[in-house]
Amino acid sequence: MDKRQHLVTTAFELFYREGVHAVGINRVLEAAGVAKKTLYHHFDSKEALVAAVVEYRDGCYRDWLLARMARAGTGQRALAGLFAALDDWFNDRDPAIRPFHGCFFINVSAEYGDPAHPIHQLCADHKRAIAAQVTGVMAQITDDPEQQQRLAQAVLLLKEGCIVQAHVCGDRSAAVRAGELLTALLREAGLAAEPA
Amino acid sequence: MDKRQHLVTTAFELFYREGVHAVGINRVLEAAGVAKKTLYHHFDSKEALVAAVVEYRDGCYRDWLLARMARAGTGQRALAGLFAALDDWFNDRDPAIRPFHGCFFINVSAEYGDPAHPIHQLCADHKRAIAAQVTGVMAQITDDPEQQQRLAQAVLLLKEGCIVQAHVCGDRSAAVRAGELLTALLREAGLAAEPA
DNA sequence: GCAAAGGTAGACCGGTCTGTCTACTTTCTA
DNA sequence: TAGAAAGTAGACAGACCGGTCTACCTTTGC
Repeated sequence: MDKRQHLVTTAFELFYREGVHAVGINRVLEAAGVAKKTLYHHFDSKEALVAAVVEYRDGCYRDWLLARMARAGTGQRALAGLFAALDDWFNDRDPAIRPFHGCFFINVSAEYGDPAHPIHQLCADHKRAIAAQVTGVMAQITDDPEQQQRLAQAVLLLKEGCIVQAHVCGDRSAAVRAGELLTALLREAGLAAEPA
Repeated sequence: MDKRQHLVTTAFELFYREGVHAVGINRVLEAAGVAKKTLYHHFDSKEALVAAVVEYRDGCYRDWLLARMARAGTGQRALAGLFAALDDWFNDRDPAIRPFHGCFFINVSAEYGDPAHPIHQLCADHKRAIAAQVTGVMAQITDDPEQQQRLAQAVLLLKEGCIVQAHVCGDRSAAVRAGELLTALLREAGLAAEPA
C-alpha cells in the first residue's frame, strides 16, 4: 500500500504543477522511483491514477480547510477562517497546503471538460462536499433556510472567484478582499458580526 | 490570411472543448483541412498557434461582453447586462458565444500554470482588460475611487466564481445568483438601484 | 506572363505516449 | 521455509507528438 500512496502523492505534485496531460506516466515513475509494472499493478490506467490523485487531494484539501475553519471558531469566525486559510494558501504561508498553483479541481476540470467524464465528476463531487461544509457553517449563523442557501452560495462564489484571481492574475490579496465582501453581505442580510 | 484565421478558429473549437495538450496539431490540421506546411508557414510552433488562439478568443469574448453590457445600458444596467450575458452563455442561449465549456482563459491557465509563461500571461492580460472594463462601468456608479475599486473587484470575484460553479459543478443558475449578490453589495454600499 | 507567395499531400525524424510483458529479485504470509 | 504477492529494470508495440522537408500545384501581384 505504501508504493501505491507514494505514486499518488508523487503524481499529484507533478500534475498539480504542470497539468495532467503535460506529464506522462514515465515522468511520474521516474520521480517516484517506481517500476512501470508496479504502477500497473496498482492502477488499471493513467486515468485510474488521476482519479486516485483527485481523491487524495480531495481528502487533504477538505481536511485542511475544515481544520482551519474549526480552529477559527464557529459561525462567522469559521467563515473568516476559510478566507484566512485561502489567504495563507495564496501567499505560501501554510506548510500544510503549499504550494499554490490554483485549484487542482478547477485545473483538472479544465483538462477533463466533459461533465460526464468520471474525473470531471470527481471534481464536481469535491465542490459539492465543500458546499455542504459551508452550508453547515451558515446554519450556525442563521435559521432561515433561504438565507443559508443564498449566503452559502455567496461564500462559494467568492471562494472560487478569489482562487481564479489569485492564480490567473497573480492577485495575492484576492482572499482578503473576498472575505471583506462576505462580511458586507452578512451585514446587508442583517447578520451583523457576533460580538467577541 | 484566411487560412491562418481558419486554423485559429478551428484550433479554438478543439482546444476549448478538449484542452490544449489533449489536442495535437494533427487533429487541428485534419479538422481545418489544412496542410501541415501551411500551419508552419503561419505559426512558428504549436505554442505560437495557442497564443494566437488565446488572442482571438480574447477579442471575441471582450467584444461580446462589451456589446451585451452596452446593450443593457450604463452603470448598474451594464453590470446587470454582464451577469445576464453570463447567464445566457451558461445556458446556451446566445449564439454569439456558445458553447459553454468554462472560461477558456481559466482553462488555458490551468494547462500553462507557470505565471511566467507567455501563454499564461496572455490569459492574465485578458482578465486585466475585463477588470478595466468593469472599473470603467463602476466609475459611472460612484465617484469614490475606493468604492470603485472595491466593487469592481466584487464584480470580478463573482464573475469568476459563477463561471467556475457553472463549469465544474454544472450550476447553470450561478450567474443569476452572482448578479443578485452584486445588487446586495451595491445596496450595502449605499448605491441603491437607479430608478427606471 | 512570370516569379513570388501561398498552399497541397504526405514522408520522415526523433521523441514520447500508454500499456503489455519477460526475467528476475525481494518481501510477506501461512 | 515455500510459495504467493509485490516489486525491479527495461524491452517491446503501436500510436501519436511537434517539427522539417520534398515535390509539386495554385493563386496572387506586378
